Amino acid sequence: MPDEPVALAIVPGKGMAFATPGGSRAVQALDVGAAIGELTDEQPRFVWWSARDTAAPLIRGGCRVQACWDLAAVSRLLHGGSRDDVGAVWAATHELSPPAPPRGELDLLDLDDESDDVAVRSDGQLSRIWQTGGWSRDLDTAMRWAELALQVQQRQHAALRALPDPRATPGRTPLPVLTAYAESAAALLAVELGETGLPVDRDVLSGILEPVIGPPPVDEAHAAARRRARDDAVRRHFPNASDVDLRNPAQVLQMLARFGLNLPDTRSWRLEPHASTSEPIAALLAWRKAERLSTTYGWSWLERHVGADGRLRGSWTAAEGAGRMTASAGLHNMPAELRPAVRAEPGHVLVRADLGQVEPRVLAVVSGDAALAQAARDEDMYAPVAARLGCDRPTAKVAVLAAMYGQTSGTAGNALRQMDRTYVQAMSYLRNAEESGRAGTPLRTYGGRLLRMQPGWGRFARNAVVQGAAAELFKAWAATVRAGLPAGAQIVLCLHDELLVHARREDAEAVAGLLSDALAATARWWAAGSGVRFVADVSVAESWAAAH
DNA sequence: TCGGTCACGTA
DNA sequence: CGTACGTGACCGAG
Repeated sequence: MPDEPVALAIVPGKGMAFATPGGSRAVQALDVGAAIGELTDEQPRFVWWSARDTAAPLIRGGCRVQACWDLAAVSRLLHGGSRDDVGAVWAATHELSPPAPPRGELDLLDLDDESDDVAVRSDGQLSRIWQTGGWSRDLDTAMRWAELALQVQQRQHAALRALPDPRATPGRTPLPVLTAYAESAAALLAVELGETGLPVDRDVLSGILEPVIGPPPVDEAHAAARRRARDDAVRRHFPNASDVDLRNPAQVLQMLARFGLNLPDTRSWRLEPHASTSEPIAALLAWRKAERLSTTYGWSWLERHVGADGRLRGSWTAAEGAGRMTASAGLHNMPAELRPAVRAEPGHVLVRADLGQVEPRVLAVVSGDAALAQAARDEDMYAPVAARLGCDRPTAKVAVLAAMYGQTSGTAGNALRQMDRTYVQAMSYLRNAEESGRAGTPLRTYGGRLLRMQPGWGRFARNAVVQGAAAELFKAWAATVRAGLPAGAQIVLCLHDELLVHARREDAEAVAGLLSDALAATARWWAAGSGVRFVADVSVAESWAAAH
């Protein structure tokens, strides 16, 4: 693995600057992507302030980055919170209070203390002129910028090494450093995913949408008329309902009451039980479904987010909340009924892999619970858990999930008490997390992510230590997959425990093998010494739906 | 124009 | 059983 860090700063149209522990240099180049490719056969680990700023020109230049260190991503890992602008990253590594968030325009007051040539102010904070692009004046200032990045990287590296390595069998490289590698790769992947997009077949998508929401409206009046017609089809089922606004829950509640149905709210799971016996309720539920499709995933959504090249693009973040990746443009909550429209391009296939029972397996690793780890050697870990608890498999599953998510109602009560006796270490790990959350004390995930807490966040904390660690494993897996993909293959979707790869048809088997092998390789270091097995279901198909 | 609430899709 | 997230429509305050 290329571990030698080389900080990189790119000045578009002029060239780029490199800083290494051994010294700095600058290279004049018009096309930075091509120039990077020519620099060296063996790529270093590139250090940059953030992939979002630095990697985009490389990606567009066709350069395939192998390894990186993303100062913004690692700063959030180390220090928590959401600030990852350059000024905040600098302040966090130097134990300074966070500067005012960057605004669009520089305020004259900010510049009191600054000149173009001074990167670090007398108060130790990073120059706001430099933060907002002043560093790119010429290749000399860019070189200084790369040197500052390298300094921050070295401080981050030291801070990560000072964190505990929680593995049963610690390795040569501490787990928090490995997490930093994976989080950096995920930040790069997030930029790449935003550029690449998810392949969608417009005709298939239209074929799914049209029977439910009608053809694309020609103008606003047309759209309004169709909306009214859809609404009337529901309202005529109910007494005195011709003026009811179906989009207003309060009015729907009243409408249902006049109809003789008194409910605390109008959520569909509450209406569902009445659908089989009541035509009006069934109509209302069908309306809801069509309305959701029409407003959130309808023609305007397609227009806004699907490009002329048939790619659905959103913006991706590498770590939100407990540390999961997020995506906009509906990429993470696309209804299952639309998935047949996610299709490989001609000559290509989609290779899908999803992790099985990942959260309970992760709990076994992070808590160091030997008994739960023993269960996690099984392909289906709920079966051995059920055997130990003396209950059936569905009860065991509910008990394990209730433990991880903080149950409130007593349905799993009996099995939970049994869990307390059987999986002492796992249960106390979760209880300790919940205690921290309730007290508002920050926590760290297994991989080292700082989770800041507000007093009262008990259930959030209980879940975050598992969900966050699972996200770390997932990103390490995704990074390994990304690094091993053949030319022409791309990760096109990350969905918490699922990876979707678009690949040439002739590479399908190789990519499927890669997805499995990468998981085994990742688990070997991530879960070292635990004995926990991680399993992935891998399939190859033309469409996302068919790969299930 | 803004934040809060309801509702609902995914994991 | 519960947590997380993003989206869109509505409400009421400003």
